[in-house]
Amino acid sequence: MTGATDPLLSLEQFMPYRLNRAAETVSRRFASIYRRHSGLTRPEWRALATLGQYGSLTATDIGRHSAMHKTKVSRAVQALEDRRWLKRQTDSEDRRVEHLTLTALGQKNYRALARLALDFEMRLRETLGAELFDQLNAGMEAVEAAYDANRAPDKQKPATLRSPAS
Amino acid sequence: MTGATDPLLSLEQFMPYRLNRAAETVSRRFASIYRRHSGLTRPEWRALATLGQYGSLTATDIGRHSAMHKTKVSRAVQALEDRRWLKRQTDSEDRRVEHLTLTALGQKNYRALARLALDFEMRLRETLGAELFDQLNAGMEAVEAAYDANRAPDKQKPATLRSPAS
DNA sequence: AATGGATTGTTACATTTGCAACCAATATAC
DNA sequence: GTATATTGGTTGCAAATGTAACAATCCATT
Repeated sequence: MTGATDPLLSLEQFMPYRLNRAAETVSRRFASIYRRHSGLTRPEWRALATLGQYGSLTATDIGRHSAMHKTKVSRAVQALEDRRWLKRQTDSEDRRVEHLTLTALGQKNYRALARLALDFEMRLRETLGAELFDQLNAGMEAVEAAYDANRAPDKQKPATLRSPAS
Repeated sequence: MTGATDPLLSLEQFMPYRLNRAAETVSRRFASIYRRHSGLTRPEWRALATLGQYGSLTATDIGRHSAMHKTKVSRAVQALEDRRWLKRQTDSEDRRVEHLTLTALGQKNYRALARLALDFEMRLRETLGAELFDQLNAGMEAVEAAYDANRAPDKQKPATLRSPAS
């Protein structure tokens, strides 16, 4: 009994698999840095970083921008609010939407964490070497571009995109 | 109140973030293919693919190889066994270890799914263009090489590597 | 203004996941 | 040989996540 047929597929070479592994590794490692420093979870860090970058956004904006589901965003925002790192401000014209902004405290922490992030990235770039780092970036740019075609710029109409069953 | 300080960090350019987004997108898309076709979950697919490639492995092997937590592996293996896609065979020398192999049925399904995978990859390569695709691959290769210390999340001896306090 | 349809954000529930405790078997120390 | 540590694998429980339902608000058509 050989047990093994021809290994039709080499998992190590398979793009989705590699992407996942690389992403997990890098992301986990970075997460452990800011978690130690601030205790933030990943969704919370993302929300913070998005807000820090854009100044004022609604929860939906954050979700769309960072590709997080709205419940995740909702909870992350809640957590950041509990820390007094952000404040909500109901829109005066449309009382459904809340504009989110970092408080002074939030900004202070954002700056510290952003520094950690840049630091991390710099070290990563050094480790990989500029050339490979840039190739990686170019590749991912392409992936995003390729699949972004199907993500409508402002609205997602799943109708045609999603699998019909389930 | 302006609300926005200088956006110290551009999330879209930030490597961990991009990696995650790219991986999620690609992986989700591929998952929807084999899920529709077979109903496998992601851990199950990974276990199957690993076994299909290597013929006979223990649960620990699968875990180490695919960077999955051992409970995840355990459950995935259980599920595949329930489908009669794999069988366990207790080692005669060490009765703790179980050697896992695909049944004929499992192999048949593996082949079908491997074809889907190769198909997917081929289309991806076409979409990105060979050059970018290869650059992406080279980049990820480098990431893996750089962080290889992080291989088996289960086996890690944290002492020197991990953060000292929680 | 009134009904129906979107849209924003939250909450309830089910599923998935990871950590820790656990059993069984082996290896090591005494 | 007996005690202790280690290892392969499973299970219980708690935390994280996604789906679906929801309340509140706005918009469109009538």
